[in-house]
Amino acid sequence: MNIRTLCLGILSFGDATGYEIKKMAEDGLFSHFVEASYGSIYPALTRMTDEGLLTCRSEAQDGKPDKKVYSITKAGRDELTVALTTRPKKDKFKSEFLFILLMSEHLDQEHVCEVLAQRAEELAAELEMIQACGAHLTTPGPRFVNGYGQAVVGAAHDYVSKNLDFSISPAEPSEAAARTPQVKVEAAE
Amino acid sequence: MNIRTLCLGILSFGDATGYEIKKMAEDGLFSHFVEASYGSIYPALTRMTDEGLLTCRSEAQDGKPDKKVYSITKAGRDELTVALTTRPKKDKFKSEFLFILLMSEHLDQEHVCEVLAQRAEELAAELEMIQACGAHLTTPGPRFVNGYGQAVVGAAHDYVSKNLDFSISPAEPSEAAARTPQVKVEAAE
DNA sequence: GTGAACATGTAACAAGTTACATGATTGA
DNA sequence: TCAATCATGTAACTTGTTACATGTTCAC
Repeated sequence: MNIRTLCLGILSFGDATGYEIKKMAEDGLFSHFVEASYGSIYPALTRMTDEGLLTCRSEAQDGKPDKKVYSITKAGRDELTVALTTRPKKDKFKSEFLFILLMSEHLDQEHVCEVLAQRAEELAAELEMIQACGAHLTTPGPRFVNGYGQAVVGAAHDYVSKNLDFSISPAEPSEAAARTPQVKVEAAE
Repeated sequence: MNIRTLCLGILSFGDATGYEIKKMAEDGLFSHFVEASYGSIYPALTRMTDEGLLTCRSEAQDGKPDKKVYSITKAGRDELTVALTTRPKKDKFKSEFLFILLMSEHLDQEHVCEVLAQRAEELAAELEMIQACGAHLTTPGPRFVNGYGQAVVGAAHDYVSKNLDFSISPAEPSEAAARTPQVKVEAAE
C-alpha cells in the first residue's frame, strides 16, 4: 500500500492537513502497520489535488505557514475503493530482532539475554499501549484491528517472556542425541 | 537490516553463491522476516568482495555462467558481529489486510467476509509451513525463531478464525449504548 | 516442446527517507 | 533558554525492485 492510499484512507474519515495525517499515521491505530514521512505525504497531497482526488482550502495563520486542509472528493473515494477491493498483498514483516536470534550462536549468552529482556519490555509496553488505545474504540473496523494487535503482540510477548532463559548452546548432548541421531556436517567443499 | 548484513549472516553458516543466498532468503526460516532480490544481492556480494569482507572463487560450469562461491572473511565476521550487537531496530510490519479492515465501514459486508476467510486460509497455510519447517531444526537460534513464528502466526490465525462472522456495522444500539455511555463527536475543527 | 531450475549480471526505475530551510509560540 | 509543537515544502540521497540479457539441462 502506498502513501496515496494511506492519505485517502485517513481523509475518508474527515478533513485533515498534511501535518495531521503524519500524526495519525505515527500515533494512532495506523502506526503499527503503516509508515509515512512529510517528504512523502506533502508531494502526494499536492499531486492528488492536481488530479482531482482531493480539494484543498488554505487557512491563513499568523506566524505559521498557511494551514492547508484537504478534503477527499468523489473521485478520491472511488480510487480508495478500488485500492480497498484489490486483493491485499501479503503482510510484510521485517525483524532485526529475529535475525539476531537466528544468529545467536555467533554471539555471547549474556548479550542475547539482554536483547531478549529488552524485547520483552518493549513488547509489554506496546501491548499496554494497544490496550489503552482500544479502550475507547467503538466502531467495528478499528476494534477488529485493535483486537488483532492485542492477539499478535500478546502472543509475541508471552513467547519471549517464557524464553528469557534461552540458551545459545544446543541442549545437553544426551537429549540432543536422542532427538537427532546423527547430524552430519557436509564433508565436501 | 540491509542486504549486506543478510548476506554476511547467511555466509556465516557456510559458503554459498548469490543464487543460493536468494533461495535461502525466500524459502528458509529467513523468508518470514527478510527480503532480497538478485538485483540487490549480486551487487552487494561484488562490493563486499572488493572491500575484503568476502572472498570469491569461480567454479567453471558448462552451459551455465561460472558459479561464484563466496566465503566470509575475518573482516566480514567482524562487520557481522558489529551489526548483530547493535541494538535491533523496531520490527517493521506492513499490512494491507489490516488497512482494509480498518476501513471496512466503506466496504460491503460480503466483501469483507471474503477477505477474512481468505486471510484465515493463508494464515493456516503459513502456520503449517512454519511447523513443518521447524520439525527438523536442532540448533537453539533457529528453534527460537521458529517457535516465535508459530506463536505469532498461530495467534493471528486464531483471532481471524474466531472473527469470521465480523460485522461491519456497529453492534446493536442497546449493547453499544451500554458499553459506551455517551461517545461525543468533537464539535470544533 | 514447454516451463522450471540453474546462474549471473546491469540499467532503468520506483518509492520513500533525511536533512535542510523557515519561523512563531508555548511550556519546563 | 532549550526543546517541543505547530506547519509546509524541496532536493539530494538511499535502497531496493523490475525487467532485460544470456544460455543449458531436465522433467513432464
